[in-house]
Amino acid sequence: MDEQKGSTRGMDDSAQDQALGAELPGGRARPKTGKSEQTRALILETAMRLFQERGYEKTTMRAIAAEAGISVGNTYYYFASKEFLIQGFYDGMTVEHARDATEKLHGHTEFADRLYIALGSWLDCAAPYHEFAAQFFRTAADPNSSLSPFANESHRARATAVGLFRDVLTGSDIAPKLDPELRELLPDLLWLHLMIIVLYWVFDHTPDQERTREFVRRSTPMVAKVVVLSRYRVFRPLVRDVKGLIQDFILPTIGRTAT
Amino acid sequence: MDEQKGSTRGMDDSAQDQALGAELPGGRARPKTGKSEQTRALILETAMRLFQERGYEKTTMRAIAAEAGISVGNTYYYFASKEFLIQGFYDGMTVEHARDATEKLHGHTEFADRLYIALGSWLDCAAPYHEFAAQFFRTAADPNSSLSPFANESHRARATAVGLFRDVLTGSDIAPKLDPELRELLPDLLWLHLMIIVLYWVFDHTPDQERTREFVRRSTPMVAKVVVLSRYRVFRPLVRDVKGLIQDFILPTIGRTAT
DNA sequence: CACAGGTTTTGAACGCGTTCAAAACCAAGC
DNA sequence: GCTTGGTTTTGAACGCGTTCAAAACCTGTG
Repeated sequence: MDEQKGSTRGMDDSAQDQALGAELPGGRARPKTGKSEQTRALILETAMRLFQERGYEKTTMRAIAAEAGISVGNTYYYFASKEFLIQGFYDGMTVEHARDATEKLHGHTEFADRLYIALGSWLDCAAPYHEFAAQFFRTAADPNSSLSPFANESHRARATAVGLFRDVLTGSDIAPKLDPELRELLPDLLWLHLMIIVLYWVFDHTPDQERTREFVRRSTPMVAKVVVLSRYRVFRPLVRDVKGLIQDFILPTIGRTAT
Repeated sequence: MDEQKGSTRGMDDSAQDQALGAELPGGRARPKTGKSEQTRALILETAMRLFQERGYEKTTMRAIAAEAGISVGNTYYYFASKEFLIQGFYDGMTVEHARDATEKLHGHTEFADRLYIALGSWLDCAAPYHEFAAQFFRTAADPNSSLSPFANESHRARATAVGLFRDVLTGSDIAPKLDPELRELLPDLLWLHLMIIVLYWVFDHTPDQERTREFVRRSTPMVAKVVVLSRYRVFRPLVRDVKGLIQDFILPTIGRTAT
C-alpha cells in the first residue's frame, strides 16, 4: 500500500561511506560527494545540537534549517523526515558504545563482569541523550517506522550491538563450556536483554538514571547465573524448548534466520 | 515543569460514572450529566468508528468533528487531545477482555489451560483493532504520555487486567501448592507477560496475527512449566533473587508497592 | 421579564511537519 | 561562449493538531 519512500534523495545508498568525505590530502574534496556530504553533515550536527538543547519535539525543522543557514526544503532533500535525523544519531551512538565497551572490557574474563561492563558502558554513552531519547522513543516504537530497533533500516546498528555481545561472551571464561548452539544464540539474547534495559531506562526519571544503574547492577549476576545453570542436565528440556521458541519466533522477526 | 493538563474539561473526575448516563425509567436524563455526557459519547463513538475505518493517523480531528456534526473546538472541550480519545477505547477493551475471558475460563482447572484461554481471549478481543492499534502503539510507548500502560491514568485498565490473571491463578489446581508470596506476585508477572505478547502482536503482520497465536500456543506451556518448577528446592535461591528484583524494581514503576 | 454565572459551542488563527514546482547552480560537450 | 542534463536549493503553500477569545446556550434568582 504505502510506498517505501527513500531515506534520502541526496544519495541512493548511503550505507558504506562513513568517513568517505573526510579531507583528502590535496585539500580538495571528491567532486560528487564533497559539497553534498558537507551539507548533510551540517544538518545532522545542527539537529543533534538543538535536540540536546531543547529536546526533540521543541526543535522545529524550521529552527534546524535557520540555525544551519539553509532552507527548510533543503533539509528535506537530505532527510526524508524528521525521524530520519535520528537514524544517523542512533547508528553513531551504537558504534561509540561498541568502541567504549570493547576498551573497558580489556582484561576481564568473568562473564558476569563482562556483561555488566558492556551494559554499564551503554548507560554511560546514552546518558547525555536521556532527556530527548525519551521523547523520540515513541517514534522508535512504531512498528511501521524504520526507526524501530527491529526494522531493516536498523540492521547495521543491530549487527554492531550483537557483535559486541558476541565478544562479551567469547572473551569470557564460560564460553568454552557452553553448548555450541546456545553459544550461537546467546549474543542475540543478550541484545534483547539490552533492549529491555533500554525500555526501563527510557521510563526512568530518577536523577542520573540511578535506578536503571542499580537495576543493571542487580540483574546482571542473575542473568549470568541463569546462563551458567543452563549447562546442567536438569534444565536441558526447558532450555531446549526455550531455544526452539526463540529461534522460531523471535529471531526471524529481527531479520535473523536460524543457522 | 510541564503542567498536567486535565484530561477533560467537561467533568472533573470522569472515573466512576460508567453507566451513569443510562436511560432512567422516566425517560428524562440527569440535569447535569445528560446532554454533556451525550456529546462526549457521540464524539468517542464517531472517533472509534473512523479510526477503524481509516486508521488512526488518517483520521483527522476535523473529520471526527464534521462526522459528529459539531465543531473542532468542541471535541477539544471534551478530550484534551487526540490521544485521550484512545484512553476510553483502551479501558473499554480491557473490560470486555476480562468479561470474555472469565466466561471462557469456566470449567477449566489446569493452570496452563487457563493461562492459554486468557491470552487467547485477549487476541480475540483485540483482533478487530489490530491495524489501528499498531498505529497508535507509538503513542502508548511515550513515557510522558498518559497512555502508557505504566502510567497512572491507565491504572484502572491495569487493575482490571491484573485481577483477571489473579483469577486465572487462584482458580487453577496449582494455586494452593505455591509459595504464598509468589502467589501474590504472579498476577502482576502474568500481566507483564501479556504486555510482551502485545508487543509481539503489534509487530505481527501475518494475516489474522496467526504468528502471535502460534507464539502464545507454544510459549504458554513453557511459562506454566516454569511456574511449576519454581516450587522445587533447587530453584529457591534463584526464585528468591528474581522475586526481590521484580518487587524492588519493576512493580514500583507500575504503581504497586510491595505488600 | 431581565439579569448573572455557569456550561457548552463556535470558528478563526497559530505553529508545526511536509510537499512541490520552480529557480539556481554546476560540470561537460559543442 | 552557449546549451544541456543533472544536482542542489529555495520559499510559498497545504493539511494537520491545537488554542482561544468570543458567542450561544442554559438555569436558576430578583
